[in-house]
Amino acid sequence: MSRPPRAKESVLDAFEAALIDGGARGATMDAVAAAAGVSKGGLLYHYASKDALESALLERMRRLVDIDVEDMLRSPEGVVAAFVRTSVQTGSALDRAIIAASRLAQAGHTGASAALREVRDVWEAALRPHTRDETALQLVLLVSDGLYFNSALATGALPGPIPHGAELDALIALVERAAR
Amino acid sequence: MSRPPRAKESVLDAFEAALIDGGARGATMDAVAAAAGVSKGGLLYHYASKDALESALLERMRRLVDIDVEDMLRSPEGVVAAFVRTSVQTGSALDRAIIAASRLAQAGHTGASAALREVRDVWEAALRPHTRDETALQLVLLVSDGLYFNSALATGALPGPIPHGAELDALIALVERAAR
DNA sequence: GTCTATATACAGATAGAC
DNA sequence: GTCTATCTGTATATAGAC
Repeated sequence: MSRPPRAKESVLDAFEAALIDGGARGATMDAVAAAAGVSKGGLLYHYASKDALESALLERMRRLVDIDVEDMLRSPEGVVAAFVRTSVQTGSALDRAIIAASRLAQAGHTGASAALREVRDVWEAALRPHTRDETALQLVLLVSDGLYFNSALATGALPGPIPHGAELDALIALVERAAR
Repeated sequence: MSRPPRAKESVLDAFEAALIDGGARGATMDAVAAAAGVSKGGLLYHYASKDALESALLERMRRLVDIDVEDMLRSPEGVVAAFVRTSVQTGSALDRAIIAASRLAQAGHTGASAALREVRDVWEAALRPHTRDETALQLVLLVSDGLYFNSALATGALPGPIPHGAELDALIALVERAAR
């Protein structure tokens, strides 16, 4: 398991991508197989069921969030600023996993809801020492949730109202002022 | 259209409820018909297709948001405080419509994404005169988005980390201090 | 206006060839 | 390890009786 087959990883990538830009409805086994360049039978060799595919995605997300938190804690910009900033970088592997998991959660997948809640708890624990009090902590988390919500709702064409560049810097400064 | 048939409204209510507590996957025509106490044929008399049912839900949401904004502007607590507070009252008709629409949006329904974006634009315009600058405006909107995100992810059993009572009051106070 | 019965399509999953 | 072919269940939608 230390180095999974390339094909298996690319199937998971295709599933994630299908969720992100087509929603749970479009992430069918057929679509995933086609995007990954394998047949439906080939896909089912690597992942015996759709549930197995979903579990693999959630496990990937859990693994990535630990790395993310380590990076966050070492950021020269400060933990809160790094946290808000990464909440808007929707291109990272973690962000993609989170958005895909959100799609599953809202399609009714309770395991995805629970996994997302766990991710939030990990962040909450990491941020707590760097915020003034619980209210400030919740403010920071909610801003991040809001950024993810807008990323999650932006299906394909529609660009969400997500701040960038100077706007993002101003937002981070405001959140930091309020939170510590 | 000024007073739609009771059965038609209850079908729409059932669809909304099915989306909220089962996700888009569980909101099938069969499930909605059963919950509304009509047969599938009866449902299809009122709404000729699933798409018609979805459109009706989005139209209901658009209608309710206008009423919500009027109430918000008249609130003695202040517009910002009223806005954040109503973002957490997930029992209201508007909140239920928004959460149901979020489920559709993340299932891949682009019309729902667009409608939710419109709702956010309406709020943004209403709040702009009551915030210090654009950054503060975005902060308020993102906190609200975050609250909705957590409500939207809380499927059935799992209670989301949504502040209540004194916690909510403290959060509102903090947001107001930061925003104006 | 509401029902039953049915048509059509497609999802997830299995079997077995190569 | 990957393919084709096929089975089974279920979702949307239609037809037509009452």
